[in-house]
Order: sequence, then structure tokens, then C-alpha cells
Amino acid sequence: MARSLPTVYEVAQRAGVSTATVSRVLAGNDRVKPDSREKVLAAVSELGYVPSGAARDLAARRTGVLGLCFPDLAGDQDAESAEDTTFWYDEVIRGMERAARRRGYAVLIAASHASDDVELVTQVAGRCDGMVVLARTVSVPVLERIAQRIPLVMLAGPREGAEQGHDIDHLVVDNTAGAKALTGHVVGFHGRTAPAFLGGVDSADSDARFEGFRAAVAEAGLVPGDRPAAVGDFTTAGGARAVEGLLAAGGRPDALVCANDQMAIGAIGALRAAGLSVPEDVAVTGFDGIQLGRHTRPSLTTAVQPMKLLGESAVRLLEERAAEPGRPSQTVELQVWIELRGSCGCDGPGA
Amino acid sequence: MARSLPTVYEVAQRAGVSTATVSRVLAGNDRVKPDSREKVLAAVSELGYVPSGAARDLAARRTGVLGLCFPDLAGDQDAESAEDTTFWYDEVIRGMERAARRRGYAVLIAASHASDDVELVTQVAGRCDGMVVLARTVSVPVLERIAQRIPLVMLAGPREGAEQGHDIDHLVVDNTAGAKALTGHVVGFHGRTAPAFLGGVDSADSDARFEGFRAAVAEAGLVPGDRPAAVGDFTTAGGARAVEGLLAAGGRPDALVCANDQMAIGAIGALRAAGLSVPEDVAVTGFDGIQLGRHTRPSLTTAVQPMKLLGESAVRLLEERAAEPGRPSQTVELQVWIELRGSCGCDGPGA
DNA sequence: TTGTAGGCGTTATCAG
DNA sequence: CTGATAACGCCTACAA
Repeated sequence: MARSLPTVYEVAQRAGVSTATVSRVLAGNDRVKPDSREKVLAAVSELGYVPSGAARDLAARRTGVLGLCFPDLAGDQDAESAEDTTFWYDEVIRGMERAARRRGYAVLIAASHASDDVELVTQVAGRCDGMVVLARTVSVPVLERIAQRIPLVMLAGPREGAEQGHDIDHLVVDNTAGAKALTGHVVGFHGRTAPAFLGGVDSADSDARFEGFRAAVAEAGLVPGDRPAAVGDFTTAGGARAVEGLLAAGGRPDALVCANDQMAIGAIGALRAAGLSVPEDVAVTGFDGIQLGRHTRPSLTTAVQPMKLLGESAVRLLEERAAEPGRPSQTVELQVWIELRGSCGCDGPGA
Repeated sequence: MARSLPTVYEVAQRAGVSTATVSRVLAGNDRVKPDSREKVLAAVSELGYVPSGAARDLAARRTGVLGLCFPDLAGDQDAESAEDTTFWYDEVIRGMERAARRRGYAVLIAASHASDDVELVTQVAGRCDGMVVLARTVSVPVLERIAQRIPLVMLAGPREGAEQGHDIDHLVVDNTAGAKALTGHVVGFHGRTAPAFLGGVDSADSDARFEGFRAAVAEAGLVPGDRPAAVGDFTTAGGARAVEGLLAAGGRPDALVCANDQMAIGAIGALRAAGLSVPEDVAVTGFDGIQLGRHTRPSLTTAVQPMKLLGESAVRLLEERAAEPGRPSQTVELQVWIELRGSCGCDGPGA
């Protein structure tokens, strides 16, 4: 595709030095006579030289690129609902990009559409110095193979096999504590007596949050169910559908603790459509702390994930393992913090 | 960084074939005896082989990666305000990723922090088959150099030099028509008589939108100013500040046409804080059609950019130029559509 | 259908 | 400080 154009050789020739010197100048901090340096730089700019990343990577055995793979949740759905489905991933992408850039890396992203997962993820893996994979993107065996080649951290999701000594590192947040605090606030401070949990299908994170919910409910002297009152697919539309189903089935919660923000927002819409008001009739809480939640009306009470720290921790884990490939697999758990806003009945700034 | 591990040679040996055969199998659709294919596949999986992207790219002269560079608007600001600054970029990133994936590419992203722009952008350029650069990311001369090597399309922003025969393609939306329609609706349908334009600093897009504003105002028999009533930096916070300044200076518009959605949202907040109601006292419109605008209260009337189409068009332009490197530089202009919601006084779905 | 061998553009190791 | 030169891991004619 790319037109073949100037290579180090042309630059070297034009500058009257060897390719080695050109390489040194471009590498930056090597010892080369200022004079030669200038000549090289001049040649580079005159020729419009752009080094080949492929050749550089091959020779240097490092790419300066970190990979980020996430599930293509929207892939199977209609375009409409696909739109509002990825706020959480957006923030992860941004967070990673910033943290990576600060450490000198670019970020290669790819969503996997379930079917072609192995293909794409492997391709990405072959191009970077380390990669972050979000939960539910691709099967663990595939990840293990990749982790055998480059540092790999799994973000969120189950830590299955973590004890089996493979070399995937894990980065998670304290889901249980967050959900417990949220639930405790709603039943404790706001005195709700019929709280329900809106879970996400097939998700270790949702499960952990549900555990937090149950713990708080039990502590309040109430009896929690042993399963979420309803489940959705983590999207706004899914949250709305779940609530519709719950109401249709006769459910009448006075508080709804949701597995993530997007479903909470959908839930609020559905509750309203059913003639219920939030937070008066039903207090609602989310999880994640996506930006959108600050701007909705009512604004969303939620457990905020430390995005910046997540990105930085991921990069750090990657670098640490790169430096010491054989070290035991490690799990880092970050804290979340609760932000009380309008949807639970609190009136924080902008509620 | 990466541990050195199995190469084609090991795979070939283990499968009892030549590296050429391994390569063919991995490439997919070549003619190789089913028997050999199986043996190769087995060896691959037993060895946990992951091909080196660098070596592959170097030999194949193509990477299967498209680059996407955008300005790091948030870089210079405090962490707080940095958060709500990139909704538009998020959507572009998503749109590109989807369109690219559909065509078999992964996406390499990098934000440039103004200072180190050349470095980073060049590095990205060296690693992909083509790249998209958002307006205001890096200087045109640098872009021209890169465009000399790989297909490059500039998204939004000025088309300066487009007539000078360089080979950068441009992808834009009809800013003027969008702003004109929005303004026309506010002054025409809603009968506002004192509309003001909230512009963005140093932006060809904002300028074009302002032109649309002026045209509509003039057509309504009113007298438009020759400069925006206020300007911001395209962020929510910037929009709020701009409105505060406008009001402090005695401005009392009954309609505010904003250069983008984020500023419009900030503006609404500031208007409210000043005791004015939206849309009753002041009708507000945005531009871009970010998802957030659907969820705010009131929801935001805006000109929606066709994100999906933008991504697809960008990839198409890249591929076309790759196929025919010497073709003349091309500009594609996409239409926007107006969505009337609550902030202008209309009550669309969910207003 | 399969194997052989040369080359892709840089970096890095050595001598000078 | 600088210059040859051997990798780097894979692809792809070309030949068999």
C-alpha cells in the first residue's frame, strides 16, 4: 500500500554518514557529533523520511505499542441501541491512551466480535509490547497463550485460574464494597425497605456487586433474594427492558441497585414511562461513574471507578511483568468511591 | 520486552513442513493439502505460536492497521475539566474502529500533546497503512510529509492547501448548512429575535458554522454581528465560562447557537445558574450530535454528524488512495441532519 | 502442492 | 564517535 520511499540508506548517503549514525541520531540520545547530527536531520527533513515501524520493531524487538481489546457488545444489535452502549469502554480507552502516552506508548485498539475473536486478538497481540483485555472479550485459553508471549493484564472480570500459576495479571475494582456502600446508603440513609438488584448477564463483576447488595440488605435486617430481581445486558436499552419485565411481573421495588450506570439510566427511563418517579417512588443507583451520569436528570448516584488509576495501573503491571517475565501472577484491586447525586434522593452538585 | 519464542521455523519443523507452508496456512486461503494444514495448525496450537506483527508487516509491506490521531485538548487542563472534554473524539474513535474492523483493520490511536506532536504522529504513521488526522492535531507541513508516504485523510478542519495539489484527502460535514438550519429554526419557528452565536476559538469548523448562523439571521431580516457573541474552547467548562462572560458584559440573547454540543451543555448550565430558563428565556442549540445530548435535561437540539458514515468514508478514502496513490486530492462533504429536542423549545422524544 | 532462498528497513554488535 | 555487517521473523517469487 505505502509507496516505497526513502530508507535509512538514502538518508545516510545524503548526509554522508552510515546508516548506523542515522539510526543513532533518530534514536535520540546516543553520542554523535553535533555536526553529523545536523547533517542527518537535514537529510531527513529534505527527503521527508518516515522510518518504517515494522522494520524498527523487528530489529529492536519492541514496538512501543500497547494493545487494548474489548468485546464488541454492540455488534449483534441494531444500530440504534448500539450507539449508547459503550460509554464505559470509551472511558477505559481514554484512560489507557493517556496513561500509555505518558509512558511513551501508543495504543492499538480492537473490538472483538465474538466470532472472529481469536484472529483479531492474536493479530493485535503480535504487534505490541503488552496488552490489556477487558472481561468477556475472548476465551481464557487464548489469553493464556498470548500471555506466554507478551505481558497481559485482564481488566475486570473473573480471575479464574489465577491460582493455577499462569501469567495473566488482573486488575479489578472492589465491586462488592462499592455495591454494598450504595445499597447501605439507600436502605440506611433513605430508609428504603424493598430494594431490588438489576444484574448483568454472565458477568463476574455483576455477581460481585450483587454480593455487596445482599450483604447490605442483610445488615439492614431485610431479606435479600438469592438472585437479582432482573437482569439486562449492560446497555441502556437492556436496563429499560429489564425494568419493564420486572414491573410486568408485579415487582414493586422502592429502590433499584443496578449493575452498571448504563442500565441504571435505562431503568430510570422505564420507571418514568411506567408512571413512577425517581427518586421519590424508586431510588436508583448505578455503577462505574460514567460521565453521562453527571448530566442526566436526575443525576446518577453511583460507585465511581478510578479510570485514571486503572489506566496507570494497567500500564505499570505491563511494564513490571515485561521487566520480570517469570514473576507470579498478580491481582491489583482498586477502590471505588461513592458519589451521591439525585437518583437516590440526595442532591449533590447538579442533582 | 516480549520473550523470544516460537517462530515459523519451530512451527515448520514441528509440523514437518517448510516455513512457506506454515505461512500459507496462516495466510488462510492458499492451496495447501488439508493434511499439511492440519499438522501446521496443530503445531501452532501446541507451541502457542503468535506471529510477529513486525516481521509480517516488514515482509508483506502492509500492516493491516489504520492510524487515528487527535489533539489532546485535555492535556493542558486540570484533571477535572479534562474529563468532559472528549465526547466528540470518543465517537470518532468508535466510528473509525467499527468501520476499520469491518474492512479488516485494527486502529492505532494517539493523542498529540501539541509539543511532542511531530514525534508521536510520525511514529504512528510509520506503523500503518493509512491514517486519519483530526483537525488541529499537527501542522500541515508535517501532514504533507506523511501523506507522501501513506494515504492520509484529514477529518474536519480547514482545507488549506487543498488546491495546491498535495495528496491529503479531506473529509468534512456541511457545517454551514447545519448551523443555518438550526438558526433558521430558532428564529423562524420559535420566533427568537436576539440570537447569539457561541463560537470556538481557532477553528475553521466554528467559522463555517458561524457563517451559517449569519446567513439564517440575515434571511430572517435581523442583523447578525460580524463576530461571535462569545467564544469558548469547545469544552463544557469553556461554554459555561463564555456564557458567564457574555451575561456579565450585558448580553441578553433569547437564543444561543453554539459551535458544538459540549459548549452548549455548559452554556445551559451557566444560563440556569444565572436564573434564566432554557428554552423559555433562551433557546439553545449545539452541533455534533453527541450521545450525551439525548440524555440531558432539556435534551439538546443539534445538528447530528453521521458518525458511522464518517468512519466508513474515511476508510474508503484511505483504501482508494492506497489503490491509486497519485490521484488528485479529494474532499468529501457529508450532510448533517437536524434533531429538534427540548433545548430549543421543541419536545422531541425524551425532551 | 511444497520447498528454497532472497529480501523487507532497522537496530545493534563489534571493531576501528 | 563512526562504520560495516549480522541478525530480526516472515513473505513470496521461483523452482521442483
